[in-house]
Amino acid sequence: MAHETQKAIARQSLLLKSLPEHHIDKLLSHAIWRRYDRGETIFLQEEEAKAVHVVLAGWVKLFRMAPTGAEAVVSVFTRGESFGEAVALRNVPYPVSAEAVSACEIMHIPSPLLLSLMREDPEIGVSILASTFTHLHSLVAQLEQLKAQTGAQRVAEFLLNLSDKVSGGCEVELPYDKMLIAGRLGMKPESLSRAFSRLKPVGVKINRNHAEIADIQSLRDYAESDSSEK
Amino acid sequence: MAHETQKAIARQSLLLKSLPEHHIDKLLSHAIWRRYDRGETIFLQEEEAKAVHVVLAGWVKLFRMAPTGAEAVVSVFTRGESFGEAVALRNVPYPVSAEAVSACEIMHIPSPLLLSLMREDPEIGVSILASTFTHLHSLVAQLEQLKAQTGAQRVAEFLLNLSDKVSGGCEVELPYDKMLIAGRLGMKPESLSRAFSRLKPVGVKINRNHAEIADIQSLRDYAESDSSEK
DNA sequence: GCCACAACTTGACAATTGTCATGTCATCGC
DNA sequence: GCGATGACATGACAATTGTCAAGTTGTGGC
Repeated sequence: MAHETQKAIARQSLLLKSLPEHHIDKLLSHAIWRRYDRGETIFLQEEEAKAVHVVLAGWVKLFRMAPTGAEAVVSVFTRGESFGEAVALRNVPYPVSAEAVSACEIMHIPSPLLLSLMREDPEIGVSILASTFTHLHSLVAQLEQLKAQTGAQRVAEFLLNLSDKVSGGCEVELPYDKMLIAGRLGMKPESLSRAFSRLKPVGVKINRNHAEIADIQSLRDYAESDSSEK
Repeated sequence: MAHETQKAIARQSLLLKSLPEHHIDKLLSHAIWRRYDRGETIFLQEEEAKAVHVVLAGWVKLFRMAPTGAEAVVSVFTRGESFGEAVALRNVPYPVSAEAVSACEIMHIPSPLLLSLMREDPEIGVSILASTFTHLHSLVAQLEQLKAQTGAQRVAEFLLNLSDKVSGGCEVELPYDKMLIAGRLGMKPESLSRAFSRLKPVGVKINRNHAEIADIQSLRDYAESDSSEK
């Protein structure tokens, strides 16, 4: 059974937070709560979707296996984020696989439950669309990064997203290991290492999973500069 | 006002085709029908969404401008396809811009209309989710291609998608000009030219916007082969 | 028909990235 | 504590791609 703290986290998720109280209660009471170990599979590509997943703790990666065997990381989720909404409601197979990259707590909302609530109250549909749109938007942003930015610039943006400061210097922790960061940014671990060294002149120091940014603004300038002027 | 043939095309779109007759009639009668010239802007990034768009004829590209000025083509739509669903229903700004890449006929469904119908009948929400999921899926597929395949392999897949044949040889027309194909596949026009030449040994001949594929299966093998074994 | 222009192709070169090999360093089981 | 393991860094090299420049070929205007 779920702890109260877990329920509190679930309530704050983008998927649930805009719903009326009585719907949230119903969803929470019928949800399945489960812990996953690092490396454990949550679902596989081509498997049929039976639930929507909300991350309560830990990190989850969604990835796709190309026929060649190469793995492409599509997104990485953490506390308060949900995935699988659009798939669950349409009874179609997952286009990606999901794996816990750290120990995780995940809440599964059975899709039939969501569907029946949705027929009662169309507002649920809007909530699901909100979550789905967020994913769509983040995929679009990723595509733009891959198509229009160099490796080092993608790393710079990644670092910028870890900090909520607007200007000045700051220190951030890399949320997961560098192999996964490399995959998420569409490069090999070796290229990530090189990208980090390129950021040194811009005022970035990396030590283990700890990054020091001398000046947010100059890093931002670097990320948005035309690659030809570097 | 719309021709009957245009209405017929709209009915076949993924967005509308699964809806009950009376809803379709209402949507069609309140929709805005418009023609766009080649190069004309349909909407701009950051603009607020007021409608869902259904392509009845011609080709439309969705793209994003990076702060550096580089353009990243996110998707290209044609007859029967729709875009902007998730954005229109949430009153948020478009994450991309849309432009007609050929002369186009487009139907615009005002979002307030869609929203009010959705509150009447949740089934509409499912239709919108279906369209949105299709976009999500195609973005995921694109990400996989960009991250896990070489340029020539992406071109091979692009050609394969133009043909509906399962085996043997075939001829296909390139649907839009090569500059746009290059953008859609995340490369420069020069790289596209080179990718085409690499496909020659695999049995692909390009002449203007006309492509000849000697054997679908061997092209498919090429697209899915590990890049290290080429 | 002729010119201008844009779309494309091709070659040479530079920059970026992947690949392979090697070495270091922390962590973990024992 | 000690070796094994995996994560990571780095150098050398090859492959891929972007960039720049030059040339070809349609198309549309006049």
